[in-house]
Amino acid sequence: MKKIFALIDCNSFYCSCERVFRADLKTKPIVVLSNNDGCVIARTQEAKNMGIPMGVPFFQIHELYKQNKIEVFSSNFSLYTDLSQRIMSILKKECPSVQVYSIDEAFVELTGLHDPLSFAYKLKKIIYQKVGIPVSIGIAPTKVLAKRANHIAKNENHNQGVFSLLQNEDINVALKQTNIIDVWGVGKSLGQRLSSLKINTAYDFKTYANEKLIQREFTKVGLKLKHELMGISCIELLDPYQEKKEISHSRSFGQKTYHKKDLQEALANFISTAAARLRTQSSLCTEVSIYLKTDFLTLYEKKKLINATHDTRLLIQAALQSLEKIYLPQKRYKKAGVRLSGLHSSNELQLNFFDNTNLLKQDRLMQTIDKINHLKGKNSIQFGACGLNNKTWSMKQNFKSPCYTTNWEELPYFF
DNA sequence: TCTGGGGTCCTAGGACCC
DNA sequence: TCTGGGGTCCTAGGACCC
Repeated sequence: MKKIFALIDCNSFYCSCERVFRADLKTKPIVVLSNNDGCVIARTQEAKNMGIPMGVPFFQIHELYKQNKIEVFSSNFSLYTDLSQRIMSILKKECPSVQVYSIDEAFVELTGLHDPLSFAYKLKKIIYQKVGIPVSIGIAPTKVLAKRANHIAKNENHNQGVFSLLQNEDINVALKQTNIIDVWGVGKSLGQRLSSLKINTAYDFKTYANEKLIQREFTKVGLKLKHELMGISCIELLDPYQEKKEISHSRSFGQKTYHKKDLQEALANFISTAAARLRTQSSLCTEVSIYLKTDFLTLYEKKKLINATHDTRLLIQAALQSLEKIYLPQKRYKKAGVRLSGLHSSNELQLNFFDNTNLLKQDRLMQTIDKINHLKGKNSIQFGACGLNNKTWSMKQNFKSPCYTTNWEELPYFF
């Protein structure tokens, strides 16, 4: 049976989240800034129409903000994550198989469904009614084509946010109008190399490109893309519950710093966050990497652990030992990060550790910490190495909206 | 003065072994 | 003047995504 995929994608997701609790902003141009209020990472249609590009540094549009022509928000990920989860649970309830692809996108499989188009309209309506976020839906026989259909749904008003590319003629028309660089999976480098072979549209790639040549020049990645464009599905729905293979956490600092103590604190904080994520997927890790960045150089160190662990204390210890190795005084650091890799399931490895009586104790301590932080809010309890408040390195967030849905102190109330 | 963060997948090439 | 071949495993780094 021919497969049918749908891609559900939230429109200007972060901006739409800000609008849910601010009816006064319904038609106002909004932008949301990256961590540290560095650059624009989301824009409403109104802001796009004003010519504000994606990724532009905030200082370049500061004038518009001062003149009150745009509304500006720092990113508020607790809010976005919570609204995202509400949308995803609707999808899981309504559709047989769902792959959450990112915070604002999910693929669902609708193979065998009699009328996928009306189903999609219904889905869109439910999501808007229950969560207040507008979505666009693209329907097609492969994921790459569904991505394309979604783009058309979003950008051509008369489609009312839903578009299907199931008939061959429709697919060909759409692909002829699609620049090769706009195909999902074709980035800058691949795009340039394809253009140099006179493959300029998605249709060229689908129709004319010689398979042997594609395999040789662009490996199986390229070949898969071509097949997907031809309507042959070869990128399956992934298991949404699959465990992460590595976990990283990093931040640019609000203020650059020379001090080792700041770096120690930052790394301890990053490890705490990453380790908590490690434990939510019941994994242990065997490698801890850290890196530090100045304007001109990146310092990197990876440390292997003798025993796999999820104990924040051991991981902090490893990170701080690595810091001692690579820290250079007199340098001005702007960013640091950690990565936990070599992950294993904790069930898988614990058998090897029967002789380690400390393991149970560690486990209970970590569980208790996670529980307290879950109940009382993030960082309610943390290790001394993480330092106290007023961290000079912590990030700038000058325009943050309240955590309307995840913090009792910040619930919205209406007069 | 000010330009993010968190992932995955794939490949080339080195190390090592027989 | 000549210096094997085949295999596996691991890792760094590129490319891409949102």
